[in-house]
Parts: sequence; structure tokens; C-alpha cells
Amino acid sequence: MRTFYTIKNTTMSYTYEYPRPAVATDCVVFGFNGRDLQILLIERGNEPFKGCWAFPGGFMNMDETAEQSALRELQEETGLAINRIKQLGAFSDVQRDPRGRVVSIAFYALIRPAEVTGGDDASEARWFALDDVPRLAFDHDYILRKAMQQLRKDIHFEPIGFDLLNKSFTMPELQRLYEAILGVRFDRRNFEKKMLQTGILQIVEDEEDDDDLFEQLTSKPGRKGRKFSFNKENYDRFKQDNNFKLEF
Amino acid sequence: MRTFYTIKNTTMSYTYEYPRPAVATDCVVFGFNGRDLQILLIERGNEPFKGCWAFPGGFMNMDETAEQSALRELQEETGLAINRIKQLGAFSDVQRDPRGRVVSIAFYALIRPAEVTGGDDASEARWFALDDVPRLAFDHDYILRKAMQQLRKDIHFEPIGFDLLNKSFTMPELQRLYEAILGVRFDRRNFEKKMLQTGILQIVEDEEDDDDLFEQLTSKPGRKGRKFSFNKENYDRFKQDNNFKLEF
DNA sequence: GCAAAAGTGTTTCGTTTACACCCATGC
DNA sequence: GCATGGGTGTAAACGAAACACTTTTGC
Repeated sequence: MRTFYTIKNTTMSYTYEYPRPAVATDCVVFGFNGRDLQILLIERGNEPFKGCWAFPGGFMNMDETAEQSALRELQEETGLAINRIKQLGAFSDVQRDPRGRVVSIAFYALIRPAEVTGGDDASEARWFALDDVPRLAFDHDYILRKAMQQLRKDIHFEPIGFDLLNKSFTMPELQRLYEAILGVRFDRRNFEKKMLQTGILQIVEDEEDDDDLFEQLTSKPGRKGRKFSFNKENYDRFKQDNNFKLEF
Repeated sequence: MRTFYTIKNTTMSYTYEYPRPAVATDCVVFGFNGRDLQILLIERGNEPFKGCWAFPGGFMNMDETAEQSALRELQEETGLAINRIKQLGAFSDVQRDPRGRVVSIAFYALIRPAEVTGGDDASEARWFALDDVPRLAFDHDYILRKAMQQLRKDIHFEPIGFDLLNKSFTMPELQRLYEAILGVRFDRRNFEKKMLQTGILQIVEDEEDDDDLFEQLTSKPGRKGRKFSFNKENYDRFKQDNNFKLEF
């Protein structure tokens, strides 16, 4: 039989006619350092899976939606305050949590490098390159695979890649990001042509240099490139018409 | 304040340290009558939303996954015994159920007309054409919109359309199905060319006429067409390689 | 016999792909 | 000065879209 962890020294005061699973949320946070796609993990301080790495997450409160719960837990555990996450789905294997029946609603988020510095009390939180991820707690390995699949699909239909770059970026940076997500290489000229055709990019004329941080990370030999930024107006149009298609 | 329905004459015997939402599952079942895309609804016999139409579904048991729960509820409420459903996601608005906090994990299914006849005790279950759907209970209108969006997306990447047709079908039947799902019209010759290129179809030489039922439904003037069936071997290959793309 | 659906190929156009040389920077 | 990455255009191949006439069947 399965072992259940017992809870001590508390009043068990919520009673129902039928048994109920606990409902938790988890958040797969992707970041991009200019070269590799990364995910944000926290080291578990308690059993089960103490010492293991896992996605930030926790139990849902009764007065919040799953999305709000995921955002709150992310803020509490990593210091990250973001506002756009996308649902991956519910994970409901009967044995996925050794403590008992827990259904988890998972989300994924894409964040800019600039937002990472906002993390402060993220003592146990760390970034891992995708091909350097340790074995994860619970069924989080499986959730990660699902998140990658979803991200690879979504990037063809939604210009979400831009959430992973700073306000302005060069074309090679954007290309490396797409290559990291999709795991393929593109021809530079064809990539640029296709991206510009979508109409979602605009050229940044004056370099305001608000990207110092990111540039330090990616400082490499090579000519300083023309910078682009992301045209929010067109993005909203694409979301409405659902006609953003980026075939690769 | 919100009204909670009280439960009488029962022992409330499941007690937890923190409050827990109830977890339910719902299933959006699509069918195709040769002309219109339809969905299967049941009429609610109890409050809340008594007399309203809703998706088949119900509360999840502790020893089953969400998927198993959705399949079980579908069987219980409509008599349909199917085995392939796809998760839409969790719906967790705080106010979505007037009885209290209920998180629903929704799925969708595509079924062949032949499977419909299997329904027996489906006394309160009925098919509705998509543009004739009544106002639904709970947030099921919203769930339906999400299901349609998902279906329109998925059909480009997975050869799921075939689940809605009988074992063998004519090219115009298949085309009408795609047109009903996507809400557009195609050129007959280009549609056939594209479909055959995918390699997922095979020609049925001898007409075994196991489709009498369906043919009654769709009997229309017109030449009796060449019949095709769906090549399962190639389907599995497509799922693996994830390289089924049907651009329209 | 007439209306409605089904069968069948080719041409045109647009999109995608492949490809090479020069320049700027960091070491 | 050399290695690495960034910038730029064109031609060939491929895939998508447009298009008309004939045959069958139900009424």
C-alpha cells in the first residue's frame, strides 16, 4: 500500500461528503541567456523529494483561479512577478504525489532576462540549461516534456518568442532563440526575411542602451547589429485574427 | 454573498486541514452527420441549472485519473464507450459553479456516427448542430468556445478528422467535414491532392457496405464516389514524427 | 431532362530554399 | 592579422491556387 504522510498539530476542520483531491499549480518558467534555453527550478526544502529540484508551485487557495495561484506561488518562491502565463493542462495521475491524491494544473511562462534580476528572496531558485536539468521531483520531468512540446507548437502561432528577449534585440539574437526552442538551424537571410514579412518587428533607430545587462551576457565578437523591437499593435491584431503563422 | 447548496442526510466524513475545491470532469463530444458538426449534450435533472443543457461530466473519483473520470461519466450519462479523448485544460474560475468551488478538467472527443447507435440509456442526451446550441449550464459556453478553438488548431497537426467518419468514406465527405470544422470552403481538386499527398489515406477497393447507416444520413444526388479509408500505420508514424501538417 | 454532386489535370503564381562575398570587432 | 559573427540579394525549385467540362444520380 501507499504511504500517506500524516499531518500533526493541526486542526482538520474542512469536511466534505466525498473525498477530494488536493489541487496544486506548477509553473514552468523559460528564460533565454542568448545561447541556451533555460528553466527556473527551486530546491525542495521539505519531504517528499527533499533536496530535489522542482518547478515553483503549490496548493491553490479557494479564492483564486488556478492561474492566480500559479502566479502567486511563483512570486512567493522565486520573487518573479510576471503577468502572462499559459496553461499546459491538468496532471492527474493517481500516484503522482506520494502524500496522497494531488491534481496539479501546470502553466508555462516565458520571461525576459531583465525580469530575472527582480528575483531577490529566490535563495533556493536556480536556472538550468535545458540539457543540464537534474531529475525532477514528482512527475515534473513529464510536465517539462509537455511544456517543451507545447512551446514548440505555440511558437509557430503566437509571437511569444519576444517575451524571452529584451525590448530591443538583434536579428541574430532572435534567430538563436528560435533555434534553441526548435532545436534546428536556419539560414540567416531566410530567417530575417520571414521575420520581417510577418510585420511584427520594427526597427529601433536610437539605441537607448537599456539592455546593458543582456549585452554583457552575450558579448561576443561581431559587428554591432541593427536592433529591432516588437510591435505590440500588430501582435494584438495577430492574436485576434489568429493568422500569425511562422512556418519553419 | 454567494449561496451554497447544503447537503442533507449524509455523513460528511472526509476532513482536511485546508479547504479543497471539488474536482470534476466534462467532455465535449463532437459528431458529424455528413453536413453539420454536432455536439452531444445532456439535460440536467438537478439543480443547479436544472433543465439546462450541459456537457456530460461529473465528479472525479479518488482512484481514477481525470481522463478515466471523463470516460466513465460519458459512459454513465450517454452510454457512449469510447477510448480516445484529448484534454482541453482546467477551468477554475472561482464562481463557475454556484454550489461552491469546483474545478473542472475538460476534454474533447471525436466520434464516428456508428458509435452513436451504441448509446442506449442516453435518454436525456441529444445531439445539437453547432449553430443551434442552446445556452449551456455553468461556464460550458466558454468551454465550448475553447474546444472549437482547440479542434481547429489540432486538425492541422493530427489526422483526427477521421475519427468523425466511418471506416470508409468518400473524398467529398472528408472535405465537408474539414469545411464544417474550419468554417471555410475548399477547391475539390486541391483538397483531394493535398489529402492524398499526406499518405494517410488508402483506397478501399471492395465496398463492403458497412456504412449503410451513414449513407442513409447523407444520401444526396451525385455519383457514387470512390471510397477511402484511413491508414493507421501511417497515422502512428505521423504521431511519432509530429510531422503531419495540413496547411489550409 | 434537369438540377446537384462527383470525377478529373494543367497552368500560373507566389513562397521557400539554396547559396557567396565582404565587413566589423575582439583577441 | 586572424577568427568569429554580422550584413546583404538573386536564381532555381517547389508547392499552392486557380480554373472547366463531363458523368452520374435523384427527382
